[in-house]
Amino acid sequence: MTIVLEPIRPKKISEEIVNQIKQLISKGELKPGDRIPSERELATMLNVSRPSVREAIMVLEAMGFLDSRQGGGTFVKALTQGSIMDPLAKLVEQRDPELLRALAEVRMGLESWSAYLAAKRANAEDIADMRRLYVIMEKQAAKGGWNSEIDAEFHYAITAASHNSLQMHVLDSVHTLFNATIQVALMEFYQQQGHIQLLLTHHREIMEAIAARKPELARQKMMEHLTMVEEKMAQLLNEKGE
Amino acid sequence: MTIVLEPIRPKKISEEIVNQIKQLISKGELKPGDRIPSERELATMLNVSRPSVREAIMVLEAMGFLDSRQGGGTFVKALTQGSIMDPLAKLVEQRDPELLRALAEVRMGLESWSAYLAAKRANAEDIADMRRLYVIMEKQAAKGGWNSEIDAEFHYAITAASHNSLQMHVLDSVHTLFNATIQVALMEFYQQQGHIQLLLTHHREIMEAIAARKPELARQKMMEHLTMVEEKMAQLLNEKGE
DNA sequence: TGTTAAAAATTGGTCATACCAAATTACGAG
DNA sequence: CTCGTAATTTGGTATGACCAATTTTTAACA
Repeated sequence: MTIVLEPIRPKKISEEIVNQIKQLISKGELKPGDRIPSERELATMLNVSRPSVREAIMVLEAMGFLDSRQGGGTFVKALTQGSIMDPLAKLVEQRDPELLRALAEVRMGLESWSAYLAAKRANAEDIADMRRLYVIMEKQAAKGGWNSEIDAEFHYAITAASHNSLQMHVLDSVHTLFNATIQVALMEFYQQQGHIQLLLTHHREIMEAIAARKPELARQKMMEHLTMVEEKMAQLLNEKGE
Repeated sequence: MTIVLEPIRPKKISEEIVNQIKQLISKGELKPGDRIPSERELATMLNVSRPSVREAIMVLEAMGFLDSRQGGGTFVKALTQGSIMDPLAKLVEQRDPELLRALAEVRMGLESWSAYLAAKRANAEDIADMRRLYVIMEKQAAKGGWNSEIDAEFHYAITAASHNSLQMHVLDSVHTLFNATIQVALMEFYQQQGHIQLLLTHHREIMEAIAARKPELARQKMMEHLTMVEEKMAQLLNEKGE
């Protein structure tokens, strides 16, 4: 019997802070893209000095949980950015149509799953958030416009309503790739083709299915929506290829 | 045309120090067990402030290269394999039930999507592969056994039949985590509880749905299967928690 | 009224200094 | 030579200050 005993060493304050923040991320209370309080605020909140907070943030940054930008703030990074996406990012960068199609398909699977979960778990706050974003879309659509950021936020709100922190991180990684490649071009394409009203209808149907707590319907509506997106993307790629 | 460009961000001087020390270690000039100069010495040597040196050391400590002891000094650690593990793995390693549940749920979404895609695209070869694995399962089940590796191979074959390289990659990452944490324990649990015949039925139904080209059915059967897996996992975690 | 440019406030990055606590080392008493 | 104690070294924490990049606000302008 070998007894492995943990050396008793006085815990560093920064380690304690690291664990607290790490837990918040794993519990999903800190989502990818969230900005955490400033170093000074954290220091007063935790009743420690700023260097201690700073050291904790440095460690979390080294571990890939956070990302600090001078003057901007410190943000939560998607956990899957490194482990899942690194090898793929370079591939997708090449704009291989086959890979883009595969990406859209993976996204379809993940998002429809998010819609399904959201319909089971969304609370009043989640749904209110979706409605708020939908109203913005509606107004812009009335003027013939479409904002990709609002669109992205809407989809993000759905995943947030799934109340699954890992689902959120995984989908965030896929979304990052999607946005980096074709999202913006796709939006312009929509406007040219006059598909905006159709998009609006799709989003409304998805939202209503979630609000009505109909998981299967929500999933189906999301799939219909993304199937159209995939078709339009294929069309766009064909045009460019010619 | 969307251009993806790397944001130019001013290098932090602590990062510079990290690189220098890391190089010394990789070049062998600093061997495991060596004591590096004190923070104050390094600060004067590099002509920077002590906090900067300190931050660098914290990062290297988080990466597993160094080990600091108050009053003693800072030492070079033996490089182990586990030193550079991705953040997700570290989190899941803690066996947080909430996270494991989230992981199982993400897996459910991905695998049911794989089954759906497989039912649309599987060719004769793919299906033959599934049948081969199923026969092996059947034989082992007849003897009251269950092999987690064969099980994993079967699920892998389904994703392979989706003919989507990204889906395969994402799911593989999730699977790796799942296997590393609870898969093996779960298998033993199945055997004790006598659920083997049920598992066999599940796998057969999934396979037949795919072979029959019924995407929705395949998806549904996969979900039924993994819902059971999730339930059993929750049960297992509860027992251990007591 | 909507847009743009300048200014102010916010926030991370660096530095200097001081003090504390743990570990090591040096030294002296026995 | 041995052991215990004091001095020294070293990492850990705290405070305060200033710089630089960013964001937000404000004000001027078209």
